[in-house]
Amino acid sequence: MSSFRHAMLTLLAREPLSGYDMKQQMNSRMGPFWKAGSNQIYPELVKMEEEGLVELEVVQQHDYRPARKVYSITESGRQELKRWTMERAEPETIRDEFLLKAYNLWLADPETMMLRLEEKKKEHEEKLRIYLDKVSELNGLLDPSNPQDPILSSLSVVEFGIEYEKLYMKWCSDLASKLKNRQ
Amino acid sequence: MSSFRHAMLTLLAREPLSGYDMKQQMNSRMGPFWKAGSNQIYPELVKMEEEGLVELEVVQQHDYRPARKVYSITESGRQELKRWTMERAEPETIRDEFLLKAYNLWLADPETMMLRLEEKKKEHEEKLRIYLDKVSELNGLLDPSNPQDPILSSLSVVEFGIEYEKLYMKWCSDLASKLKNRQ
DNA sequence: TACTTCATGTAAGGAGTTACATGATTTT
DNA sequence: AAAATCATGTAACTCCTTACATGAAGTA
Repeated sequence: MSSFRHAMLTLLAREPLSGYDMKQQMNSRMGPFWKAGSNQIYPELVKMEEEGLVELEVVQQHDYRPARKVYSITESGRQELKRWTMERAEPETIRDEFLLKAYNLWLADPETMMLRLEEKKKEHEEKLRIYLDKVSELNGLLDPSNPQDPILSSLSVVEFGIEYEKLYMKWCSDLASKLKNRQ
Repeated sequence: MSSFRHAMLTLLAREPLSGYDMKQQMNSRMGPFWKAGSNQIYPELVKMEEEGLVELEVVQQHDYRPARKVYSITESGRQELKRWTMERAEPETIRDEFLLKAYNLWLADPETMMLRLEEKKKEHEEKLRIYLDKVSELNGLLDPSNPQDPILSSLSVVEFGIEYEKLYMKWCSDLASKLKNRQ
């Protein structure tokens, strides 16, 4: 059920990782598509190992450091991920705090809201930049002879992100100029 | 802190409502921008009344029905909503289950995924239709002489929704045709 | 000197979902 | 005859966030 554990399987289907690595990847590679804290990751990995979805190899490091616990997906985990991937996804709710604030634009000071729109636009401009860099990076890693290269799937998702950021930026600009004309 | 109670104040800033009305509006008027269940709404309204953000008028109805509890925003509630609206909003995470599934496209059956993409596209086509209807409805309610009409803010948010649905549909089509060409 | 990185985790609490309960009336 | 509508709520549970804890090494 929970898509959090499927997000973890998603990462492990591509390469073995430690819990620490997964946290890093969720907050960078998967970009802001999925995030998680260590409190969710570590206990969930223990459960997933008990259920045979992943397996564990403990790698010793320097003495002063906790051993790295590197998890790999099992055949059963891969099957489960494939099954879940092909299942219908429920419709999502956007639930964006800034949009909720925009719904209250009429009762706020126009000058402040102009500022907020500019800040938001810059924030999404920055995300766009990151995604564009990621596309170049992924294109470099792409194996053009393999039509089932996971990189192709990564690219599709990042491309969604790029269009989304562009849309958000345009919406901010348009709304800001409407606000200006209203004054 | 919690934006759930601000979502409720957002609705009450426009008109007095019962908890039941709010649930309806969150699942229609605010469209899929914010959702909530009765378990969240009723206890939160009690707290908000204690804190003086809203006030309550009990309206008797037929005997066989529970009395309608109609809540209005207070001056203090309106101030708080205004303050919150003008505050910076934190960056959001998209967290869309279907995008996560698309990230796993490489390990799934192309035929099934083509079907899923078509279904998703239809789902967003339906949402787009609803938003377009809402725009017509809102344009009818608009008072062109009032530059601070709340309807203008509603329109901006719905317009975001429209562009978002169009983007989603286009992404589904594009990905489906890439999948086709790969086969 | 202070902050960040690596690498594991725990604790506490708030946010959100799904299901249940009441009960006459109205619609299918 | 069955289901939806109005209108309130409660219970149980999962999901998610924030903060805390360890502790040496490397970087600013």
